[in-house]
Amino acid sequence: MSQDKQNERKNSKTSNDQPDLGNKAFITPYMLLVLRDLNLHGYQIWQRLMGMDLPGLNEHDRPAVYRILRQLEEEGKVSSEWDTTDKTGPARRVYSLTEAGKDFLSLWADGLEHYRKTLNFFFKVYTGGLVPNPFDITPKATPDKKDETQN
Amino acid sequence: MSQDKQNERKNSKTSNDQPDLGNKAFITPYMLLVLRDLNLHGYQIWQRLMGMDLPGLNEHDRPAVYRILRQLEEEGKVSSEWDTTDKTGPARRVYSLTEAGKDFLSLWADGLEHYRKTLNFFFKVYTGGLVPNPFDITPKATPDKKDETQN
DNA sequence: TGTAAATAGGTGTAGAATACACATAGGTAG
DNA sequence: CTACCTATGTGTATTCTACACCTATTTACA
Repeated sequence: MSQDKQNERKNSKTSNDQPDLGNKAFITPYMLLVLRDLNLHGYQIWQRLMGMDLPGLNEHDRPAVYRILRQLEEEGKVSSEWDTTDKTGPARRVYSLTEAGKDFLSLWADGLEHYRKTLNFFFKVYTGGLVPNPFDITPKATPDKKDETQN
Repeated sequence: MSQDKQNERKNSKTSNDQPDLGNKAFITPYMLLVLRDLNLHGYQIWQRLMGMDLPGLNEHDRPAVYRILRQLEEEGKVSSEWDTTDKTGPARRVYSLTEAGKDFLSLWADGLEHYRKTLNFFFKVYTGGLVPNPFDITPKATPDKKDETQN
C-alpha cells in the first residue's frame, strides 16, 4: 500500500475523466509578466504565481519555476545576481527581465491573444451558436440531427 | 539529408525559442462541441477543426482525432455506427454525443472558463496594470524597479 | 489499363514534457 | 539540538506529442 501512490498520477490524459487543460505553458508567460514589473527570486515568483490562481498549477510545479528560470537565463531572456542582503534563509538569486525577455513577453502576448480568440469563439458557439461549416464543404454523411447551409 | 527531417521537431519545449501554447487539449472540447450539433465522422470533424483555426493545430494532429474518438467511445461519451450510404471513399464511422458526453462538454466549458479568466487577467496586467502581491507578503528582496503596497 | 489523387481511418514510436519524490542548505523558534 | 520555514534545486517513471508510415475505396484522366 505504500507504493500504490506511484501509480496514482493525478491527470493522466490517457483517461479523459476530467477536463485537463494541462497547461504548464502558462507558467512561462506569467513569469515573464511578473519579472517585467519586479525583480524577484524564484521562490517569490512562485508565490506570486500561486496567488494568481493559474489553472492546474500546484505545489508540484515549483521545481519547474527554477528550471524555466535557468533556461530563460541561458537564452538571455532574464539575468540574475545573488542577493546578499536580508538573510531570512539561504542565498537567493534575483532575476530581472532583459530586453530580449521583453521582446519574448510580447511574442507571448501575441500567442495568447490567439488563444483568447479561440476561447471566445468556443463560448460563442457553446452558448447558442452553431458550429460553422469549414471551407465550402456541404455535409453529406448522415447529419441526423440538424444542419446548416443545406445548399 | 533524407533522415535529417527526423531530428527537426517543430516545437521542442526544451528550447524556449517561440511561445508554444502547445495545447492539443483544445482538440477534445472542440470535438465535443462539434458533435453536440452534428453527427459526423472523424475526417469531417478534422476538417471542421482545421477550418476553425485552432492554435497550433496542423496536419500531423489528424491521427489524434481518431485516437480521441475511440477513447471517448470507450468512456461512453460518444457512440458510433458505420455509415453505409453515400460512398465517396471507404466506410466511415459516424459519431454522436451521448448524454455523458454532453455532461463532459459542460465540464470542459467550466474548465475553459477558468482559462479565459486567466487570459483576461494576463492582458489586464500586461496592458498597464501591475502584478498583484500574493497573500500578505511584502516584498523584501531587492525590488530594484518599483513596488506596490510599500506598507 | 494503370496510376495518381482525394477521401477515410488508422498504427508505431523517438523523443519531449510532466508529475512528483527527494536532496541540500541557512536561519530561527522552541 | 531539533523542528520548521525559506530557498534552490535533481532524478526519473510515466505520459504525451509529433510525425512517419500503412491500408483501403472511389474518382479522374492519360
